[in-house]
Amino acid sequence: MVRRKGDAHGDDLRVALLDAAGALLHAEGPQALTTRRLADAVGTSTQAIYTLFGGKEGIVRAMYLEGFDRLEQCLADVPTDAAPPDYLLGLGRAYRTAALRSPHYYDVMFGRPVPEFEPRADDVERSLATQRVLTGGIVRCIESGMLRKGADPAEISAFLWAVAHGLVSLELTGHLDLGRANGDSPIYDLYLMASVAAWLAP
Amino acid sequence: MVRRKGDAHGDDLRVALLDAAGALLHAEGPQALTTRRLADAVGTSTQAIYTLFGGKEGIVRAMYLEGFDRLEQCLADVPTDAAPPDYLLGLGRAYRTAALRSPHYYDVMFGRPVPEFEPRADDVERSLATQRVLTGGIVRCIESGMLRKGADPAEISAFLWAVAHGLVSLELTGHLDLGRANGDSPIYDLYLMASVAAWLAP
DNA sequence: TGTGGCACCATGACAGCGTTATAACAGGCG
DNA sequence: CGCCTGTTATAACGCTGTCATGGTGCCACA
Repeated sequence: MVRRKGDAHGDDLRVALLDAAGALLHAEGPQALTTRRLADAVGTSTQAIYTLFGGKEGIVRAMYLEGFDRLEQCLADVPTDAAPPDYLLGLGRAYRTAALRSPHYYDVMFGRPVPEFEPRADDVERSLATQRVLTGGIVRCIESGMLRKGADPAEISAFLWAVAHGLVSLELTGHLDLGRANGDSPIYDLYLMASVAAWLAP
Repeated sequence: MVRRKGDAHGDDLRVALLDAAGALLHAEGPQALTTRRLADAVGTSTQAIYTLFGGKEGIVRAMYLEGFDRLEQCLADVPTDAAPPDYLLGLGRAYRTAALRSPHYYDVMFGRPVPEFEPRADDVERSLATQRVLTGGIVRCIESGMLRKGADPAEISAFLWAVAHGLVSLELTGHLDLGRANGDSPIYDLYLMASVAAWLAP
């Protein structure tokens, strides 16, 4: 096809490809995310994927980074004026909600659904920024007296993240049933609170 | 090639293919696990994969099931004559050790490294049998008085599994550093014990 | 001991994949 | 207007999983 004046170029095409990739991943799973289908979806050729992203790997990397952007936004949207225990619960619920809402993005972030893409050190670095939101919440809980003074916020934060990740990950792969898949789950809440029991102020 | 008298058939070939698949996965990762390379590795043709396993998916399914066999064996090998806290710690450590020792098997069980294979309900059922070993350990801890009488063993067991899985999963994907990757990790042990704090007997 | 039938595997082909060399095109600049 | 640069369409390459075909060894049965 001949390139016409009104065709999408540069950033427009880049965004269109990313959107189409997300839609394809969400609608039909990783199997459907092929360079040809992606190019057809936005009316271009596979070559555009190479000039704009350097290959299929580049598109998935962009989705990986965007996934953390979205997750971080979800965590940041939790109202900070709640009492510390509720705020902590809110963060944990937001994590699960974000994962269940777009499981394929979660898969790209923590699974390896597209073998071509493997996160590099600088990609993983992006995830640490997201964790800092959680660490901030822990700091608040310590300052408010809910958690023990002298506890290490990073240590608790890493653990809480692993707990939420473990629960959600097993739930998504069908290895664990937390009940009420699309809403709040009492047992999930219970687990979240149990995971900080060891650091509760006496 | 003409089939000769000494060639591997049936079960022999089946085992050889499974071994080669494990070796290939371990040595070069999921990318290297192709039907042609697998067939070449054991000196047969790709057709054998279809008569014996029904396709590439079938081989990965067999590895999924064997992965749980191995994990269950590792958990069962933990000496049961230790004091309950140490026994629980032993189970958690065994889980991590098994995962770090053969991360690609772990990947097949809880990740989706080979898009062709997606565990079905009866595959997931196999994982529940493994969890029962852990539940048995929790029961012992309750009976011994370490954990609160009246606590639900299944509830604690599911949580403990999710904790171990979350920690190990994040560690394997590079999102979490637990230190001393190939040996015991003090922070991992701390997390394990913290995760049952809410159920400790008063 | 022969022999027919059958389960199994080697061969080769097919469609589809990611990737890339080539060439044509649009837009910016002199 | 005419060249130059960057981008894209086209077509091909080697690879993948899969399967139709056909030949082969093994087992049951006479």
